[in-house]
Amino acid sequence: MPSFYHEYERFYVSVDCVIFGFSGGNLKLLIQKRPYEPGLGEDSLIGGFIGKDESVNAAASRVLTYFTGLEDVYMQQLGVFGEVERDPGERVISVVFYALIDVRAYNENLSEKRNARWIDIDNLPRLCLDHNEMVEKAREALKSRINNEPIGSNLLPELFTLSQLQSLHESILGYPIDKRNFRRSVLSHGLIERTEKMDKESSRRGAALFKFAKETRKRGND
Amino acid sequence: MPSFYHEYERFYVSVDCVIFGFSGGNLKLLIQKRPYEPGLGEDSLIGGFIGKDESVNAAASRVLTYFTGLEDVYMQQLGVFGEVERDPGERVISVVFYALIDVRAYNENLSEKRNARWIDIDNLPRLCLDHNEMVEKAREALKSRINNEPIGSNLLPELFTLSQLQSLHESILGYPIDKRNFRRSVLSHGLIERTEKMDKESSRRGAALFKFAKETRKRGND
DNA sequence: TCAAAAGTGTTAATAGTACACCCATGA
DNA sequence: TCATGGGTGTACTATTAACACTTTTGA
Repeated sequence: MPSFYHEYERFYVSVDCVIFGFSGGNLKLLIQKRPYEPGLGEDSLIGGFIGKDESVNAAASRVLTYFTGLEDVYMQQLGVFGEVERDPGERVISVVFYALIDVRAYNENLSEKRNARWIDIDNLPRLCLDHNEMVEKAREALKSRINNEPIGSNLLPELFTLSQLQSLHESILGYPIDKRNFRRSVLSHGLIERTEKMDKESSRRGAALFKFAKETRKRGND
Repeated sequence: MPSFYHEYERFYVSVDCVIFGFSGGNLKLLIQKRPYEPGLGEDSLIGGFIGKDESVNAAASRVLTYFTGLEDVYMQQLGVFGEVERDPGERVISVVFYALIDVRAYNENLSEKRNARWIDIDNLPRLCLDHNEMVEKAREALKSRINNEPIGSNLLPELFTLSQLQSLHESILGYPIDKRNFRRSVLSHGLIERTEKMDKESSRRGAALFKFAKETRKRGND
C-alpha cells in the first residue's frame, strides 16, 4: 500500500472523557490521577490514546469501559482541542467526549485500581492541561440538551422519584425550578411513566417511583 | 525535549470545511476536485492537512482563506470523523468545520485556480470518502442554529431585503415560512435594522434594505 | 392593465411562569 | 406532635401559528 500523504505531519491523538454522574443530589465528575509525565499525578480527566486500528469513537468507548466497567454508555463527541501548546510534553490533539453514567452501576472496585474518584462538579480542583475548559464546555452542552432530550435517563437509576429528577435538572441548569411547573411539564411530555412502586428511603411519606418510557434511553457514541 | 508518548501511534489529521454560501435564493456549497490520490479528481469538500506548528483551528482558517480569499469568516467545529477505514489510502482522522460566507465577497478568480465551484445544496453530487455525511451533519447544525443565532449575517451581503432573509431561512430549514410571522419575529428581536436604502433590482415596487445590528456579525472559529 | 413582489393585523392555541397550602409518615 | 419531603391547581403572560388582502410600479 503506497503512502499518499507522506509529506504531511502525523500527530498523537488522544481521547478525553468528561464523565458525569449524579448522586446525593449533586452532579459529579469522574477524574483520575494523571498517569504520564508531564504532570504525573495531577488531577486529570479520564483519557487515553487512540490505537492504530481503532476508530476515534471506539477509543473513547474503550477508555470509558476501562475506567468504569460499563458498556453501552451514553456518549457524545464534544469537539477537538487542538492548540499547538496545549500539552507541554508533546503535541497532542485531543478529541473530547462527554458521557453520562448511572453511578450506582459504576464498578466501585475500579476506583482504587484506576486511581479514579468522583468529585462534585461545583467543587472542581484545578485539572491538568486544558481539562477544566473541556469540563466547562461539556457542562454547557449538557445544559442545552437537558430540556430537549431525556438524557436524565442515563444518569438516574431505572426507577427514580420526581424529586430526584428535578434535583438532577437543577444541578445541571444551576438554578432552582418550581416543583409544580416541573412536574406538569415533565409528565405532559410523556417521556416518563409512573410505576406502582414507592420509594420509602428518602422521605417518611414515601414517593412514587417513575421510569423513562421505552426508547428514550439513548446509548452509544454516534 | 523527551518524548513522553513515544509508545503511541501517530496519525495524519486533516481539516475538511463545509463552506456554505447563499445566492440566487439557494443555499450553496463550495466544492473542489480532489487533488490527491486516492480519488484524484472526484468531487470533494475543501480540505487540507494540519501543519506541524499550527493549531487545528488555524489550519481550518488557513484552508478557508486559501480557497476563498476571505479572512475572519464565521466558522464552527462540527466534529471529528475518525473511522479507521474512512480513507482508503491511509488512515486519516478528519476534523470537520462549517463556514458561512457571503458569496459576493468570494474571490471568483480563485474558482478556476483552485478548481473549486459552488453547487446547489439540494443537488449535491456524490462526494468522495465520507464527505456527504459531513455535509448532512453540517446542515443539521445550521438548522438548529438559524433560529437562535443571527448567522444569516454571515451569508448575506451587508444590506439585504426581508424577502432575501426569509428565503435564506427557508433554504436552511427546508420548509416555507409565513411571511407576516417571519417579519414580525425577526424585527421584534431587534437584531436587524431598517435602513433608508431601497433595493430596486428584484421587484418593481422596490423593497426596504435592512442590515444586522452591530455586534451580531460573529466571526472566527472559536 | 397586469404581473410580481412588498407590505401589513388579528385571533386562537399553546407553552411558560408565578405562586401557597395540605398530606402522610416515622421518629 | 412535629419535622420532613410529597403532592396538587389556577391565573397571567408570552410565544407561536394560522390566515388574505392591498400597494406599488415597470413592462
